[in-house]
Amino acid sequence: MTRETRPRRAPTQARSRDRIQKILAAASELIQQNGSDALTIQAVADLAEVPIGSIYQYFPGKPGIIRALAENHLAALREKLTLDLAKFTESRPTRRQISQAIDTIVDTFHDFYTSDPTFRLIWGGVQADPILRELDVQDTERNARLFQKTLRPYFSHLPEGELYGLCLLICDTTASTLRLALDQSQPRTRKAIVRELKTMLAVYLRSKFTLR
Amino acid sequence: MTRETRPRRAPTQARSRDRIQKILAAASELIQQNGSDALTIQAVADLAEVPIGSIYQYFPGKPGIIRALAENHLAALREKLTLDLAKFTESRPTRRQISQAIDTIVDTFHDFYTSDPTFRLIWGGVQADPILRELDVQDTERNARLFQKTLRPYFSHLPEGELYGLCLLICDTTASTLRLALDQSQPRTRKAIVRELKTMLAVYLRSKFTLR
DNA sequence: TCAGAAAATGAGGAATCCTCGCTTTTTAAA
DNA sequence: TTTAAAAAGCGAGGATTCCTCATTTTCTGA
Repeated sequence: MTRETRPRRAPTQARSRDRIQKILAAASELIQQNGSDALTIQAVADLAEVPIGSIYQYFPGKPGIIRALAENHLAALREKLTLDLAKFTESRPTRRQISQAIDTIVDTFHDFYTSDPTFRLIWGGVQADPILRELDVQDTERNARLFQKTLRPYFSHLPEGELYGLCLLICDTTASTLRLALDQSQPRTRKAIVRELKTMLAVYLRSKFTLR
Repeated sequence: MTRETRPRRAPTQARSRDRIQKILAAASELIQQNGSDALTIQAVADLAEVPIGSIYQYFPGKPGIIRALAENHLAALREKLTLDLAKFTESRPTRRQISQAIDTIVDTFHDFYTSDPTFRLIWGGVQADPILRELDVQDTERNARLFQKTLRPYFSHLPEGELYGLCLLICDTTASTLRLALDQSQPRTRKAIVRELKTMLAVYLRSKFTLR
């Protein structure tokens, strides 16, 4: 049974913000070593050189720490995505650019999964925790809306709803397929999957495209 | 830290096989009520009317029970899939049948996710547990090979490797997108996503298709 | 400078895990 | 049918991990 959790304190002083960072860093480190299942509060406390109590001061237990890490990841990813997609709104829509937009999305996700190993390890665990799952869904939706904005000029003939659904599908598929790809031990296979993913999304998007 | 787990006994007598079923049924029930996180061995024992010791006799702890449930699900799903795909190998390949094959795959997955609520709840949690994740990947690969066999006559011009990658992509995307769809509260949205998924996969597959 | 707010601390109660040594039941060989 | 060995059943309790809370220390603003 899930236990009660009292509300946590919001940090206002600098020292406590430092602490929160130390705790998150330690947790990230430990997750990289042994996976998020094996994470114990005690271990985090030891590595971060912070007493147990301090952790509970700011995090409602283990799931809370993992959620915080996940939120940070998602925020960073979206920031990168926003940046990378920005250039497309500036130039004139061409058929060729659709493929490039797809490449951008896929590559941005890919780099992100690759750059921080914790990302994938936690991320995996998404679904075990309903709150994390919720977070994931919300994030996918937000990414979809971001992408929708980018694609809008290319698909002026599509109703808003359909374009959104399309973007949702693309974002979800990208995330999932990249996880599959990164689980491959053969770099060869990994690359093949990523390439195939790009092909599929591009073909799909192009099929919806009408240059007017 | 993950604890030691002594090897479990393999059941040979009928009564113990019954017990295993009772345990799994109880676990499934409890997971439906509270999610797999909240599952406690004690609760399973109480509901199944079986002492704790008996559970540990056959399962290496909670993850073991969940794995067993997952394996059963996957096996049942594959059996259904095999059956549903069988009809395609009999008839002559046409362009139209490609869409039908896609529909079959997507619908089979969809029915499965819908029919047993535990499926989704556990399934979700896949990635938290490395072993479960491994199982998932293996299963996706097996499904892909199954689908590959079905599609073989349609794509005789494609090298084996490429066809396989393509099937892998389709199976993974289907599973992931359906999870996304089932998280939607609006049935309307849910259906739209499923429809869009079918469209995407069909367009993609058709683009690889050459009728000879 | 000082009072009150914020933060730090870790012992220990509670929950859950899982083992292990012993009992009971089943099997199959004699 | 008998009987010894194998299989299965059992649950008290040691080990682990969780998380709180009463107390002490540090910080902040008047």
